[in-house]
Amino acid sequence: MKKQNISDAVIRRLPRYYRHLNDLCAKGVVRISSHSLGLKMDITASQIRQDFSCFGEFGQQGYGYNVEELRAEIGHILGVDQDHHLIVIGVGNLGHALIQNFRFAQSGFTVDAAFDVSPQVVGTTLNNIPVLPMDSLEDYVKVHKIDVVVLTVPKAAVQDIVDRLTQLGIRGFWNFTNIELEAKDPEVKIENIHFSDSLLTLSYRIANN
Amino acid sequence: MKKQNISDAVIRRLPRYYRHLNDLCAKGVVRISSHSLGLKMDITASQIRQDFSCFGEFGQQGYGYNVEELRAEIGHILGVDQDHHLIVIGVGNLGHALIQNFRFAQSGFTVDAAFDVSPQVVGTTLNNIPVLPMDSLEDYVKVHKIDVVVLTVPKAAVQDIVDRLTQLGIRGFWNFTNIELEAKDPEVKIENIHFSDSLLTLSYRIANN
DNA sequence: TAGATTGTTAATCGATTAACAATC
DNA sequence: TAGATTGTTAATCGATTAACAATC
Repeated sequence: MKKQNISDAVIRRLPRYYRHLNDLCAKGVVRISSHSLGLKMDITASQIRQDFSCFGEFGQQGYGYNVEELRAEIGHILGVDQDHHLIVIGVGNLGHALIQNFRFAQSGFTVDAAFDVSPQVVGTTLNNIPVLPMDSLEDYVKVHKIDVVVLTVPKAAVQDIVDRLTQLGIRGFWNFTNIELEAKDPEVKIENIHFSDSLLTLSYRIANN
Repeated sequence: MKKQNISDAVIRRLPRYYRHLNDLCAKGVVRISSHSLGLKMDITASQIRQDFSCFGEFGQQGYGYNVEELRAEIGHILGVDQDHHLIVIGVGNLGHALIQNFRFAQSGFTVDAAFDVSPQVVGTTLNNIPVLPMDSLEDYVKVHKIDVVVLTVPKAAVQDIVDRLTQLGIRGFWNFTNIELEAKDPEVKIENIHFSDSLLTLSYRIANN
């Protein structure tokens, strides 16, 4: 293993490997070669071996990879075994949908709480998650160890929230608003779900052949 | 203009350009150089000029780009002026959230209808969009010109829906389920929103410095 | 053992950046 | 005119693919 710099492209492929390996596990497949995994995922065997070799030696010559083992390794690299904790800010339709439907636990996350300004939802629970008032956000973050904050608030509110929480030591944001957040500190990681960028990409593709 | 092959990387940047140009328009900025746009977007001026030059000559030496004009050009390339029509399949929490909150019109899309199996929602309207029974989906698609189908159904149902709609001529799918859809026909474009891939990428980044 | 398949090095390909003549 | 900035060609950089010795 040569611990090189891991490129963004490689990182983006890891969750996809993990997803396919989960599939294979569920199907009871015991071993797989880079060649057949490549066929399934529509990438070259070379790339698969290169990608894995960034992190270690997970295979065996003449055999391939043990699916269960490889799945565990990649899960470990992604941190799914780390019991990360997160909170959701903004319990509108989207925040609601995430809390109700998204399988956070599958990615190793526990949802500790949700926050909102509306008196109508504050005090209720969603999927056993308490909805707390926005006022109490900073105090809450001071006493609980929170790894990631999910941003499902109106976009006007979001940069200010990020600035304040960054100062309190939050290092991960999952942003669903349609703006480009700024994180001064390079330690702070922001991952965006830009619905409109995605739809516009599709729009381009159907418009141009 | 040299009409070369447009790489995936370029296409992915277009919506981001469009977003920033909308910002600039809203702020009343009249002209911008590749250099200052680059500063704002944190990419090189070279890349910006290269990207735009794939599609035409939108600037003027010594001046830069007219913001309003460039915005219109890129909007046109993305197809936002094409009045695309879409339907939403699956009106659970997420489908509901999209119909209620997402500004489809901003990307040039009109939502014509939603479909669901549940008698509880069929017959209602959401944001003036009628919710129709799944049974009527194929008949509906045969008589209405639909460009994109939004997939917010449980993942067990989704590949079958895609296969059937592909046969009826649908060429664009916006997939929110956590599976890798297969489109035999290369004309069929599938754009995925993989929440869990995104969250796992964030997980990796906070776990590894 | 022979066949299969790895991990890794080298070759290729493509994308990003730099440079600069053209020109507003 | 002089300064600024484009569009484009050339140079660089990085990512993907191919090849192959090592070995299970």
